[in-house]
Amino acid sequence: MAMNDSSDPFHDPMASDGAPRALSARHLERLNETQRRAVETTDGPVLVLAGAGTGKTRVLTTRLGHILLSGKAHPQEILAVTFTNKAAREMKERVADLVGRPVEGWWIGTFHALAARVLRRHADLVGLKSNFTILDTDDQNRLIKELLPAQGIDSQRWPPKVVGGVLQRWKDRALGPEKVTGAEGSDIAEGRVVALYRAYQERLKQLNAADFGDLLLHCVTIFQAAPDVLARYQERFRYILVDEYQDTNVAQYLWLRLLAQKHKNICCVGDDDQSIYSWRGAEVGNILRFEKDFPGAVIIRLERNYRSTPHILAAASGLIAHNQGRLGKTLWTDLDGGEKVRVRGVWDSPQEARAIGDEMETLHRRGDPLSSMAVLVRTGAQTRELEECLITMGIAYRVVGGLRFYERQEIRDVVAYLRVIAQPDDDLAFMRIVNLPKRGLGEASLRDVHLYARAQGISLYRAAGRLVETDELRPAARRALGALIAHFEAWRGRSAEIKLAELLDQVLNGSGYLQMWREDKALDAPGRVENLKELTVGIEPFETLEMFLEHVALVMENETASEDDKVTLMTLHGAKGLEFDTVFMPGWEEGLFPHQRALDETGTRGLEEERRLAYVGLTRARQRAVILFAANRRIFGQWKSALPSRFLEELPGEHVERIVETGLYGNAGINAGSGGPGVPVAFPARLRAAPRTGQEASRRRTQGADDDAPFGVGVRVFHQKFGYGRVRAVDGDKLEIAFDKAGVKKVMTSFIRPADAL
DNA sequence: TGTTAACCGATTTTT
DNA sequence: TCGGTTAACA
Repeated sequence: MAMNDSSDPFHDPMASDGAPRALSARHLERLNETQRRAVETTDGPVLVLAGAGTGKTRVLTTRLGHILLSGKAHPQEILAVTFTNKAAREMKERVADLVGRPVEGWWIGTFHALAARVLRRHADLVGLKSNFTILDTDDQNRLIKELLPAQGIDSQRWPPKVVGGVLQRWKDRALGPEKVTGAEGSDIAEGRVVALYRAYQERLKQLNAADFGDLLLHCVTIFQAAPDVLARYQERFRYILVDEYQDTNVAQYLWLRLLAQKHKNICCVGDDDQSIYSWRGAEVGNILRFEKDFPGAVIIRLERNYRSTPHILAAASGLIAHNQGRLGKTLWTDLDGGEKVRVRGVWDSPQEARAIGDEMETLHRRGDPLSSMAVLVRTGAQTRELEECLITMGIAYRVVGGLRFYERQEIRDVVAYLRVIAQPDDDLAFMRIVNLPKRGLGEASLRDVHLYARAQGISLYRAAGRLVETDELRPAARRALGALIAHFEAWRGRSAEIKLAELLDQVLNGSGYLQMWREDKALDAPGRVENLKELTVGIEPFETLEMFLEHVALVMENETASEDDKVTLMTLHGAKGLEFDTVFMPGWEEGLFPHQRALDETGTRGLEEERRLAYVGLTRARQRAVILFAANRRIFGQWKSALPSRFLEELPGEHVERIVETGLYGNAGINAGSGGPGVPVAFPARLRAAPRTGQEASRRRTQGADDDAPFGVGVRVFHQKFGYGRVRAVDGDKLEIAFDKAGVKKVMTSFIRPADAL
């Protein structure tokens, strides 16, 4: 994953490889006719419209293998680009498998990783050194926060996050500060953002740093300003493959188009119906315009679906047909049978969670593994109620998404130490840890360092190094800062000789950082110590500090889920590219899905993107899709009533089974479906929920006699999610616990540990 | 300089 | 309702 070719960019290690051999017939036989055409149409521009579940990845990897093994190009002449590290890894593995040799050093990777690789080689052309630091969003916002006052921008009205977002969007569109027109920035912070953008880019240069957007933007700038450099890359990449083309932003599009200009053998795979990231700069227009951009392009539609039952496909197709301006394609399958898509209306959100839990339990008892089921929600907040329900029911689950490993505070802190070792001029990293753990370096001493650095035009680290030689600082501060600098010098001196894990160990212990967390009595401190230990394991495989830092910067992903049998809870966005036997989709209500903000902010465009999101959700299901909506839901602590989602009406009735709880609001707003016991009742203009009492806990499965209750009343216990608490009552394998923070809950014993066992 | 109290805002997320 | 962030305080 880290960049691992230090060789000359145009040296071709595979050139002396043996004679090309044809891709084995076996691989081609496994493709259907259309797929095979997508693989074998190697020359000229090709757009593969790959519907959900139509074997897109297989086509991509087989195509790459085919180009290679038919002798059309050497590995170093093929560029294969993905969006996520996960997709890149998958492609590398499958290609390696196909061609029977490792693919290290090949140009297969994410846009950002590959762009970084190019940029490191020509960094000087945009005023950077090749060892520049890659900043993430958090660094970016800290930097902007520092710069706001100088531009006279009120950080209350224009929070760094918001301003950072604006800058990022500009970069997505390949607009440097010089290209942003006055009109564009005029409505933000009284038109002062453009000046801030300029200052920000200037500061990045000083820091020898690039943010994510810069990786692409700088490349495009280089390609446009240095035709000779561009020409070499154009010459080199005879074949270009792009995954998830509908998600590309303008900068990525330009990057690709420039590179493809010479040979024009570019194959983009994507699905306009699965474009769900416009809010982060993706331009569906890129895929819609492909034929115009690349005259003579061949368009191949992969429509045969190998994933879902006919009812699911028909429901999804019927829904997405309500969108305008599609390239158009119709999924089909030759499987038969299967269940209709089920739509179920319930009174309130706890009942919705309960209905999901009940069905999971039924399926599980019938033999379906929990890992074959997923709940896909529109917003992250929806998982809370589900989690509470699943915990009381004793159904193991995992929430995908949320804070990632490298985003954790303690990991970022330690990485900051490593960054200062690798690049002493990294002021952001230096500031982060200069007084962490507390070394008595307060505002006053640091201001002195800042002033000195600015006066001398040097970095904070160097300024600190010089200042400790003088007596300008308070003796205590001087001593502390001197000790820190001495540590860094020692670590840096050793960093090339010792193993990375050992270096990390020395940093953790020598800095006092690990000790700080060990002594911390906070509830989560032990977990942080644990994470730091994990980091020492994670760092091991890397050869150099630089390679590790590149990995940290570009591979922000969560570790892959464990093998445990658990149901998956995630957002619809997070589910793209995945599949499950059974998919539950709660919260199909107006305002939540489609989300009100999407409607308010981007109107019809927003609505269509929400509809695509629904389409993505439905097409994740192999066997069974269950959609739910609740008449009442607690939003920000307040009970609110809602109408069923308009998407429900758009699902073709003959493929859907509707079950609406009696006495709800009848079938107002939704078609009377087949077989549902719903009774039409006038829908009250305003439904105030009277939250129901006590019914949820009453129905119990009777368990075999398990009398080894280690948790008596009054025992102090710990729960993974709810924290510490005290047992109030015992009921078989369920405990009623008064949690210190989370209140009184009923929880299965299996989720509980004695408090002192930690 | 560190801790608490009030305050605000609250889709979606990768790199 | 909750959590993150800032302002006020000891």
